[in-house]
Amino acid sequence: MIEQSSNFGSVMIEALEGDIRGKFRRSGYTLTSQRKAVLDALEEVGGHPSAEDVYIAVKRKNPRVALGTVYQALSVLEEIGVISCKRWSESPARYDLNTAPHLDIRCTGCGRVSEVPGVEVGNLETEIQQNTTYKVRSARLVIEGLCPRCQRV
Amino acid sequence: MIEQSSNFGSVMIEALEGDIRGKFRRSGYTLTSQRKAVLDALEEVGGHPSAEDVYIAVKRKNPRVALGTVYQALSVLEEIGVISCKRWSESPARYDLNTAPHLDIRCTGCGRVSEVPGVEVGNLETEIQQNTTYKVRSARLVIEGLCPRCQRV
DNA sequence: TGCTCGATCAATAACCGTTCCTGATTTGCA
DNA sequence: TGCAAATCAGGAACGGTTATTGATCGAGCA
Repeated sequence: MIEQSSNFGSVMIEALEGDIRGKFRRSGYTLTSQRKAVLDALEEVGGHPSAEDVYIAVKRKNPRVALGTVYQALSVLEEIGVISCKRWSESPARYDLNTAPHLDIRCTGCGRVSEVPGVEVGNLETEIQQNTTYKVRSARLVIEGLCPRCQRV
Repeated sequence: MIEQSSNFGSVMIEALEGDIRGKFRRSGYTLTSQRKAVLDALEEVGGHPSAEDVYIAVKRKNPRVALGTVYQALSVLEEIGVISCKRWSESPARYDLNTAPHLDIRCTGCGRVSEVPGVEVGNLETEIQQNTTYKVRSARLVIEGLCPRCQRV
């Protein structure tokens, strides 16, 4: 039975802890145990879990947590820049502890999301800003395809 | 009262008509009056209407049409490559008579979608294909920002 | 002209991911 | 310790979309 501490059990999260606390302090939100649990679950599940995945992981340690609470926590975490949220066509949004610009690809077979290495995202936003009168808020590549496993089926 | 013919009233659609008929013939689907009406509405509304927008335009000429029918028609039209469908975060999907690769930007203020000129989309898919073991099915840029009008508010 | 059968339709229920609402609980701070 | 504000759990509601149903249409044929 892996009954770890629900507060920042892992090395990775410990390393980030100061940064996260700082972001909370600056934002005015409080770093509650539920929000810690959501961060913990994101790290534990790994990859790019959906809100549902996070909910299941959180619930395993604290069965009283509601799905709505997880959504609330995720939206706070996204707002203050601790996590990033990506939405894909015809599938639930997926959350990621990696907030730096990078490229993700989603498998249209199994829905899993993983990162594409070796492709320079660069300053896509400023590049596009030059070609439009819009005030560009975000620019990202949405890539979808079949993962190696689903290609075999 | 602009009571045009409901079947391919416009010059643009007339020009496309042969191509569209060909796609229908090859697919095995029939080009019914409802599907024509949906195409007509797409052209009449212009830009990148949502399913709801199309529904309203179709209903103006044929009040008996149901929203579900419009969704069915749109999905058939997309399937056979007559129109393209794009999904954005936190907003309904938008449909487009332009099926060639191009760049769209969506205003996070009013939700309108327009095209970004002068940016080369190029062979994004093949470029990305080289950096992943996935079988890339689609790669597109999702750009969001504030349109000039919404910037002033 | 009427018949048959498959394709398409209108209408509506159901679905899914997400947000909103409410009253209860916890927290930070004096 | 007590109080106000923030956060929570639980569940209802929402919006966009899809699935289901039985009715209708229409091409091909006798």
